[in-house]
Amino acid sequence: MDSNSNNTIKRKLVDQLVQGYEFATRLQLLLSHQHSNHSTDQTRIVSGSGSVPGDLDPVDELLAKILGSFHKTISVLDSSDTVADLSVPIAVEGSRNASCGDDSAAPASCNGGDSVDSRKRLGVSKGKRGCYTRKKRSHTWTVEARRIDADRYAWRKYGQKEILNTKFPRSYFRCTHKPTQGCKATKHVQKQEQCPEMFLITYIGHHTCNANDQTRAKTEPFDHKIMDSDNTILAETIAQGHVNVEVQEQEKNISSVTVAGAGMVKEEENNNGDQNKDYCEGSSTDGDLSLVWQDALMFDDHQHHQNPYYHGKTSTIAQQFSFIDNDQLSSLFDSYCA
DNA sequence: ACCATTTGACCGGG
DNA sequence: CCCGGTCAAATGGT
Repeated sequence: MDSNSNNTIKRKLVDQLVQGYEFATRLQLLLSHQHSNHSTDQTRIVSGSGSVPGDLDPVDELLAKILGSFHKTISVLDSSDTVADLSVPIAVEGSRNASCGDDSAAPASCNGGDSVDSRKRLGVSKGKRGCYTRKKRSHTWTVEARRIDADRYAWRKYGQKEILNTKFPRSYFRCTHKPTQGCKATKHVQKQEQCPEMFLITYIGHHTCNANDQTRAKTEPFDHKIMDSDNTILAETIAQGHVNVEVQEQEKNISSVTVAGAGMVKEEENNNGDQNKDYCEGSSTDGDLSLVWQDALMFDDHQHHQNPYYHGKTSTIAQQFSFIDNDQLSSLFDSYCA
């Protein structure tokens, strides 16, 4: 194929799509803002990546569809030299095989299926620890933010590590919905040395869970701009808090720019006791079921002490925006810069 | 009692 | 072998 002309066309298409997507997103935000004036307590869906819970009103639904279309189209364009069919989900390359690490039965090989329920004492069943298949590389991108809950997803911390030559430990989070939906998204967060109030948040993979739809962002009027020079995207959101997040493309990816207005403590709520069971259906029905956020100020210097996490109640809620699914945009920019 | 976090062990890539 | 990433028992909070 003539890769040159191909690229040009692709580029133009992508250009248009990105624009369209952005407009749609803005529209959505505007509308949602209006909405929020009416119904104050409901969180709204933001980027409907296709699946729309039946709870939405027509406008939301329509917007979700529009966004979904852009999303899919972009992803198709993006993911392809070979045009795939539109049913291609959000899943993009990185997460295909290599990422089997989590959702597929990867660990099984280690466990040998002995899912020991009874907790054994340390030392007895050491063998299983750290047993996993390492992901090769899914999409990653890094965000610099003042708040670590700079996104609208619910995360659960699963580890923390001292990193060589760094003052602050790195914390590892995975999507809360991993057990229930097999969502592969993870992130790690590290306090910046030079600027301790800033966190470097690296996202790995994208969310495949849909539970967040209901609880996603509460949209607010905002204004963002994207600059795709140098593989660096700068987004500014003017929400209620001054936020300024810088997203750096790393390894070809990016773009969800998320901002945390004022919130910092998120808490996962187990509305009905077992989040592990099947809450996910609830996401569409249980009104709020909000993913409660749990990230916290754990990175404060005293994290080793007693309650680095604030468990009580979520006092403030992070606000953020995403214009497009990270993977899509990312590779999209990738093709731009290429 | 349940659940999220902590923390040390383990694994695999470089 | 080192180091980053993940697992899972233990711990602590609610």
